[in-house]
Amino acid sequence: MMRAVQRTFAIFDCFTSERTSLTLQEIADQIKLPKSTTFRFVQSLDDAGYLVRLGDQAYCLSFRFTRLAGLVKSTLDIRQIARVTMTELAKKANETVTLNIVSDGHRVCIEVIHTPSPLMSVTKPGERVRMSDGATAKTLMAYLPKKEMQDALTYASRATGRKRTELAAELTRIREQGYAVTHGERVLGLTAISAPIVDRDGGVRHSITVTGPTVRLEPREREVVKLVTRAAVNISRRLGAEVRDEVK
Amino acid sequence: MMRAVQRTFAIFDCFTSERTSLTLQEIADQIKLPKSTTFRFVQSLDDAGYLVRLGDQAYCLSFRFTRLAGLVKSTLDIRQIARVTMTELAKKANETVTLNIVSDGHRVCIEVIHTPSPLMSVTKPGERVRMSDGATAKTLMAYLPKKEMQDALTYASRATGRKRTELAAELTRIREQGYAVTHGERVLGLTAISAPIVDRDGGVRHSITVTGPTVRLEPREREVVKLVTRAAVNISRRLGAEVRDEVK
DNA sequence: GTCTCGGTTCCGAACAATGGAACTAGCGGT
DNA sequence: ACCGCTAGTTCCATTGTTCGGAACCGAGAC
Repeated sequence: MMRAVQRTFAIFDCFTSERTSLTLQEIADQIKLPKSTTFRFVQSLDDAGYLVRLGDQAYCLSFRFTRLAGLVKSTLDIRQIARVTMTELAKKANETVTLNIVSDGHRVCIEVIHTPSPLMSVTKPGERVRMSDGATAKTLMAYLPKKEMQDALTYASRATGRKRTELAAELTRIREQGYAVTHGERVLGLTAISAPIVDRDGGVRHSITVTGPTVRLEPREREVVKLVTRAAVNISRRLGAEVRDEVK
Repeated sequence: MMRAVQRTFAIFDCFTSERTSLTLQEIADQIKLPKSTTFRFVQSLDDAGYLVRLGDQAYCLSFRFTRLAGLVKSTLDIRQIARVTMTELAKKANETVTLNIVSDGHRVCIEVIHTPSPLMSVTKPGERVRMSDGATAKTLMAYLPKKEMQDALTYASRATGRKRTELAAELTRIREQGYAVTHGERVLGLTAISAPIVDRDGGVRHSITVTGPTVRLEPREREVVKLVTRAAVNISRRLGAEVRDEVK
């Protein structure tokens, strides 16, 4: 990624719902660049009319963004947005990738990218699976609203015969680490690595999952987790979610 | 203005209400850069999640813009947006700068920047002036909706005793050239140079004007016209108007 | 008066960005 | 099956854009 472009966007990202106007100094501190460098960028953004100077004391985003927002294809749905990222992920992971949603108390797959192989996980879009086990289901469950999560826990506990508290703890752990991994939990010999996709409103309604034979995936677990979480962040960003980078 | 930033925004500007998705080639053609260079930019914008790839065939703007649009201070009004640009213009032109609006059949000034001088044009915000003569009034008139323009013409014709057709021709000329200049039309010895500010919806409801003694402004007319029109474009952009650059 | 805190300008060095050319992949015509 | 076309992607040596430390302003507070 080009440095100048990256920096430009880093500046955009300084603005949040809490801080809709910032001084040069604040921006410089936030993006951790010298004032002179930041100044040149901010000046350029200002010249281009993407920023507005208020008095002499602050910059804020201009209505140019409102205009651009109006040009976003309103027909864009998550499947279109996710498809290319999923394809790339499938290639890198060399395994099947699915995009999932919770619908009517079930986990349903709305998109699949298969990576041909003599031994691979096979699914087809539309497939409904019970919400009790598997990394995908658990990821979706982990971010459910309070009440619905209780229902899901009750159901999962009954279906699997495991303690509610134990399941709940597992979900907490998933939220903390930002992904879920299961080995042979739903299908013998199958490993699934799943990460949540954040929506514009901050809610989670989708998850992206890599599924493949445990024999192949277990040794690469750490690597594939990185790929999946990164893909999830990519898609989330495109959906308009506010996702902070951990490291620069 | 930094080149990379400028190019980034040139890419954003390729998207219009008619063309909400574009191929790499189309973008390259539009911004007149080699494909390889364009590719690197588009790739960066894509990585950053500001663009979405549809299939393999097109890019479009992502919902990140929707999010950023939500962070635009909704309280931003044109006076705040225009103030800094006006101050700069006042400095460069070394004359009084006003921001004007049409209200209730009159031209009213909603903001002034004075540049102190022993001889200068003096106005105060809120001042209401009849809509018959002067560059500011004519600029505002020139972009009035059909019906209102007819009323304004009738009024101006009566007030000045000039032919309607003649006045109408003058307004047409103003629209063609994008600015208006008058020498001593409303006030003896006063020259005014005015340009329209375009709103997000493409309508014109404001004009920005430089006013000063004819003796000082007449010799600099060409130069000041440039300054005023440029300032008008700047403000229009910040308001979210779609303004095309004539030359790169 | 000076100190501080914002923004702005300067300038030589460094390396990010450049773009022409070559390569790949997919498609349609013959 | 082959060829040509189009659109996207990678490569690499060269260069000029960008970098950032330091110095400078200008306004307000003390």
